[in-house]
Amino acid sequence: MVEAPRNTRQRRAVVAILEDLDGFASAQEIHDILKKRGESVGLSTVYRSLQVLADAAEVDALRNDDGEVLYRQCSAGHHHHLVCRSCGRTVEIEGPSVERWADKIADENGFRDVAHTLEIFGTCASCAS
Amino acid sequence: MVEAPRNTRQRRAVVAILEDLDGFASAQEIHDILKKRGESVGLSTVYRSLQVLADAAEVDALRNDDGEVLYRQCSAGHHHHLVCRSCGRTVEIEGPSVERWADKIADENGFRDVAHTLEIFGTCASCAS
DNA sequence: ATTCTTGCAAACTATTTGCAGAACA
DNA sequence: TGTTCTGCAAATAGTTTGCAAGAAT
Repeated sequence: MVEAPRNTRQRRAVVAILEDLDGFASAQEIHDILKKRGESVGLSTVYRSLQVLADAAEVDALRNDDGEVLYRQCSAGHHHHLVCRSCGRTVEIEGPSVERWADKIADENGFRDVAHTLEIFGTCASCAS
Repeated sequence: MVEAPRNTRQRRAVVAILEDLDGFASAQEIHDILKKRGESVGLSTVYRSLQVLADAAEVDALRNDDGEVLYRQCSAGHHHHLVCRSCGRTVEIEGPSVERWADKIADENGFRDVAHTLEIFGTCASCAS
């Protein structure tokens, strides 16, 4: 059987940040926030914690245009995000029709084991004003 | 008025590769192919050429999960891709319904200047067998 | 006591940039 | 001829990893 990860101060601190945050944040941002709060955690430990969480599907990971990986605590199950490109605030969205459409397109072209990525970006109301 | 880029052997070589290729390729892959063909071009030149082409919207760029940027010569206009995760072969797809759906979702949440990314991945028929 | 985790520094990967010399217009 | 382009090497940015010391079970 698989061992559960140990319950360390560092791991708890990273999870706490993710719970506080509204939107996506990079590993480096999380590391900075921890430093500011005085709950310093090594950068590599932040990376490792996020990897573990992502593997366990407890956080979602996506890559921005700069090649940074952004993490966010998310509800379970397959869904997509509407992300504010200015403040990073995110809204979880579902789109059954999109899922069906993607599967159909893939099937029509003879593709198997289909997966897809979909993110919507925009400027949210409070950032636009 | 904007100057056109100069017509150099290197630039032509990169474009030629993109025309030959079926699917997406990374800058490094393109660099390797050029080396194998004996038409060696410096890696930085490959990167610079691809940047210019991408800025001119003559190629599409997308990032894979490993953080590499992949390039492909594409038809103009907004569209998406169905990509084989094994051989890289791609099919351009359109989805008016998806575009509309994305815009609607964003609007409902008060987001402006909406853009979206959508890629479908799978294993194509010939790679599955 | 044993095993997992941390933190630092060094390693890696993909990409970008400074600069001197070469190539185009 | 005057600029732009190229290629090399060095610099960056984000992320990963080796290893000795520290913490959790």
